[in-house]
Amino acid sequence: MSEMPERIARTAAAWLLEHFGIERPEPAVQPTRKEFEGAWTLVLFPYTGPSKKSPEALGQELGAALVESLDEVEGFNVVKGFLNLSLHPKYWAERLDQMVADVHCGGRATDENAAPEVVEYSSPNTNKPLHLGHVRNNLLGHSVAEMLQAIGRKVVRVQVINDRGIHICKSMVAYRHFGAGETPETAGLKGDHLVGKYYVAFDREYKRQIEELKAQGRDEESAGKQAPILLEAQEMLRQWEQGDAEVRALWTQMNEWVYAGFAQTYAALGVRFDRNYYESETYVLGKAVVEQGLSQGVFERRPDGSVWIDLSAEKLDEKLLLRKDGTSVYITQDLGTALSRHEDFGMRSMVYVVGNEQEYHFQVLFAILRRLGYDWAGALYHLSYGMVRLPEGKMKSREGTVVDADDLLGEMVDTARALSEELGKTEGMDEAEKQALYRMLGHGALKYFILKVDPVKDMVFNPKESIDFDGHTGPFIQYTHARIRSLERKAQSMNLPSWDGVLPDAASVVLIRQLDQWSGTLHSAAVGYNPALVANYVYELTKMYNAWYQNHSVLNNDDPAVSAFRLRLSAEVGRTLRKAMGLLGIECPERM
RNA sequence: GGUCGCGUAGCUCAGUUGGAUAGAGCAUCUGCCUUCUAAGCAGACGGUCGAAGGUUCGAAUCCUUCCGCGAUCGCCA
Repeated sequence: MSEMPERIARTAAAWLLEHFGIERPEPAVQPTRKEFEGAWTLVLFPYTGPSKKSPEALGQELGAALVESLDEVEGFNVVKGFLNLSLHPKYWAERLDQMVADVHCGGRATDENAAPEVVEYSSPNTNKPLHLGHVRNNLLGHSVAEMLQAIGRKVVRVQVINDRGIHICKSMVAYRHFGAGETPETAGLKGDHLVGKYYVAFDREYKRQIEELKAQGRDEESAGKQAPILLEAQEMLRQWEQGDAEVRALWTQMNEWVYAGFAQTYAALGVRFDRNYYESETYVLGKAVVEQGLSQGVFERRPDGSVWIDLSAEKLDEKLLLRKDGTSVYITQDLGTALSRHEDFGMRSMVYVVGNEQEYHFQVLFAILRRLGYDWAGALYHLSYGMVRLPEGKMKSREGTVVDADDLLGEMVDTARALSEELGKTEGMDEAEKQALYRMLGHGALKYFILKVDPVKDMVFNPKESIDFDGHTGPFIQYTHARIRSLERKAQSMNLPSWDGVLPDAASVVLIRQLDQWSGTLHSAAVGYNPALVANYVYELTKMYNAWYQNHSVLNNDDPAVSAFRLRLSAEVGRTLRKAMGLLGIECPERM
């Protein structure tokens, strides 16, 4: 990473102290805005009072002092209260050298011996296929894991599969009634879609029965509770818990189908997990925690036998941990899961990628772990993200407005294919290369569209027009990458000389400066769990490169050394695009 | 009602720890392919940064109040 801003700040601080006795605030050095000349800008306002100088006068003196004492600083200008410093082209040439030589491209090698960072994401239910909300979750989780890895962290990716409970029993009951032995093969459906079909079938039948009961004079509420198919599902859950062989066999079968379906969707999304946790196995884990909490006096057993914790000191109210019948609740399972993970991995921290509707839950979870005295509880983080909504509003499965993940990915590829063919971009490609390209572009467009938005914000997704392939999009960046790769291929047969001694012109310095920001951006994005920073950085870099490319011929120059230099700069931009997009889970094509 | 989050151009979004004239893309309109890929580039149009106060040399950014939207406040997960 560049240490120039720190050196400027230190030198300026020393000068301010020596000449005016000013100790604070520390000089703020920031990248110069592009409409002004210079690379780094020092803000003078805080010192005009104590120094009794005008901003202009102070800027002139400090600028001259910095030129004097820092070899890299070539010149300066003062605009209002801002001191803009320009650096020697030679400095930028050296920065480019350093970046090209950095095999980790702004990151660090993974420390395999370090305590890992656990990233939990996806965490689906097994009663229906993945939808657009899951897509945002998976993309965020995957990208966060990739970024952490890129800055040298060891990462463990996990998911909790919610494979038990009333929801899956609903699908099972409906399958028993209406399935007639159908399988994914006979139905020609992905397993998760087949199971989801019966979840919908359950709901349809359930509603029908409610209407029937109401016609017989029942009120809405009692009809809802007494519908035979619901009672059947509840009974099936009891049988499941008792280990009924037939129910367990059906459960196993249907879950297998779902996992096979999920595997396909995960593969399409390019996400993976090092370890799966199944709720059917972890839901008992919390019991030991309850005992521990009781013996520590952190939890309290009430006369009816239920166990509670009082978090009113944290303004989180009282929270139930064990029902009076001794069964555990969600938060208890999560406590148990967290503890067992700490035993499994000895992680330094853990990030849960879960929607913002569960913010309260995680506040409670973390508070309880702190109360129990786990020092690592402070290193747990809920990456809370906003909802993906449609132009009409929230997606509702009951109204059929849910955007299915598989359908969406498929449509993206279709759109990419149509557009590529229309533009005649695929001439000379064989079929396999075409398919790979359509996939890269379609998925890239979707992934970029989702990841460029700050995770905390809700986002609007319009299936008909949201995904563009022009402008601030994944394909725009992929296209620029392909152009650079094309230059590199062409240059191979040109036998270019060394770039040594060629100094970057002002326009090239702009590009090098942007490259110089990459390492810092990557680091902030990773520790801030925010892929949007990477997405927006890479867009800026791409725009700058395209502007440069437009009036800087890379390979057609009188001086072949200039060509060599520009090619090298282009290649480094290309490599950075590839790296950054990779962290977003997006591949860049060699040609398009 | 309590708590948390969000509110920036017609639409979708950026806006680093408070700094310069609030930026992109889409859409609309103008130009640019006989030199490396036009999924590109250059330009025009478009804003009382939800509102009002406050802090500050300086506020889209921090504080307060209000308005709007969302989430949450289950022995669901």
